[in-house]
Amino acid sequence: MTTAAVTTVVSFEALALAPFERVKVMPAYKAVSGAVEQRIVRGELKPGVQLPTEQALAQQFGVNRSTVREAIRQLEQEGLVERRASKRLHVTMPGAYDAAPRVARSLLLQQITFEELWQVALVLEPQAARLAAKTASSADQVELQDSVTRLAAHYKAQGSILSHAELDIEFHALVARISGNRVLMLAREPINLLYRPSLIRLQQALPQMERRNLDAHKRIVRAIAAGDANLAQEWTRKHLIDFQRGYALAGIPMNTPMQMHHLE
Amino acid sequence: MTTAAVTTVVSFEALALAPFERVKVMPAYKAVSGAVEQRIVRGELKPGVQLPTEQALAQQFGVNRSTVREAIRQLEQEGLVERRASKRLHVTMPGAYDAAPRVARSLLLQQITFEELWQVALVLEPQAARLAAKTASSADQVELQDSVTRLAAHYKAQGSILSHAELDIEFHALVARISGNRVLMLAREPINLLYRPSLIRLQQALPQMERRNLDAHKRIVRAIAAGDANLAQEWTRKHLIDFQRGYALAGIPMNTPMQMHHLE
DNA sequence: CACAGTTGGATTGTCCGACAAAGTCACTTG
DNA sequence: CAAGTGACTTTGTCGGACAATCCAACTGTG
Repeated sequence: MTTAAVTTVVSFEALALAPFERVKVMPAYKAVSGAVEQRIVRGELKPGVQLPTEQALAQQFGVNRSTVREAIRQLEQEGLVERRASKRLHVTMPGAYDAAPRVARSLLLQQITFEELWQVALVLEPQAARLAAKTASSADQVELQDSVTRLAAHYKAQGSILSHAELDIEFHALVARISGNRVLMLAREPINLLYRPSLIRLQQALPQMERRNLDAHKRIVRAIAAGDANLAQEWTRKHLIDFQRGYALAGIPMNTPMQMHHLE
Repeated sequence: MTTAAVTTVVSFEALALAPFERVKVMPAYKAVSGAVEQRIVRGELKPGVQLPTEQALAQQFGVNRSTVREAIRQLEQEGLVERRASKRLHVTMPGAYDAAPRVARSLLLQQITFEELWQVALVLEPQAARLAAKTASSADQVELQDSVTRLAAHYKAQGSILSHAELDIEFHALVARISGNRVLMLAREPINLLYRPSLIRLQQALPQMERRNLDAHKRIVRAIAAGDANLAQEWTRKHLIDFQRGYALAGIPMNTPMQMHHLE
């Protein structure tokens, strides 16, 4: 007996090769949230359907309700489930945009500069315009025309509630939506969120920019209406480069970290 | 007394104008997570520092430990805090990339097509190359050269472990990193995650593509090394268009929804 | 019979107390 | 001084409890 035991021990130590990796033990709450997540992601739980009650989930998973609640908090935060009016849990398709604020915050925490933001917008927005020119329906064209009209109205009567910057941003978001490319929409959303404060600041420093912006928007809309992808792309690009020039004119440096108060 | 009360009631009903909106009462767990989030976002809690224990937090906020735990789950999911080895909570700067998987999943749930993905990559990757050409240090150039060398080695000896696709993706990620533009890196990350399966599939269908890819990478590296931004951009663009052509050649449709198993 | 009001059960948000497992830290011992 | 030990702390999980709210069925009334 003893001999056998010793033998085992010795051979084990002699091996010394298989350095067992730390067995990964997941906390129960993570196991639960993971399990539900799986079911949602692979489509077994379709958006809109109600989840069982906390009690029921606790029973099914064989854990305590507190544990289930912690799991639910995670899923909630991920946008996979939400509490509707009824308080009951419903499965939801994580809205395309609800990751954007977190991405934007992450970017701010990393002290990104406006220049970095602009360099990405410089290629995304023209591509959006290009695609929009190919796919815009007549209803889309009306919407675009409306947007430009609102901007023109604002230009004439300075008293509007929405700032010029808001309308500008709205316009570009509209173009992106019309492009129909959801990857593009999602990619530009955090930029959308962060652009505004800089735009407002610039507009205040350079009021004369409004006229140029209005012109650019008009041309872009015309190009899209004509289905001229190249032209729409090119005008949007010029529009953005103009923006950079404005920054230089106003003497605002593009390569200093953006401030945190840009959020909220 | 009674009269006064009645008067009040009457005038209140007469008003009928101020339809008090439903008072928004936040659940305690959300209030707690929000409070901690604020402190982190505005820099009062710097990355790396330990948070108080759950007990202490519960006392400070005047809520139960269970409530604190639910709040912690949210913060954890958001990447604002994490449990280090010690099990204690530490503040972390939400890693640039840990939002990417969620974005990628959201895109898949929306049944995006590969075409949409490609249309965005078509402008982001060339821009990354352009910026990289302007900023690449000599160390960066060595890394790029290494990457190409590995790809060439794989081309000669088919037996490598990493697939051609992996190396391709790694290369583009490297270019993006060298560009130094964090917005760009973040914007392309979800695309990065989703690209791989398609790339592998295409590579299996068209083995002859490896040679063309290798050539393209070589040219891109050369352009970056020469600091020729336009050239680097243009070759990257061609590289991507070539990819599209490959898709057509292989007879794989670009505009059908991507499959869910692309994740994990 | 239709319909508004009531009532009782179900469900969530929160609290309290408890305990095992695992980590921490100071103290002891060779 | 290093290794080992043991008490203390902290987390993960459990069980139970209760007020507030929601839901659904029931009931009385016209």
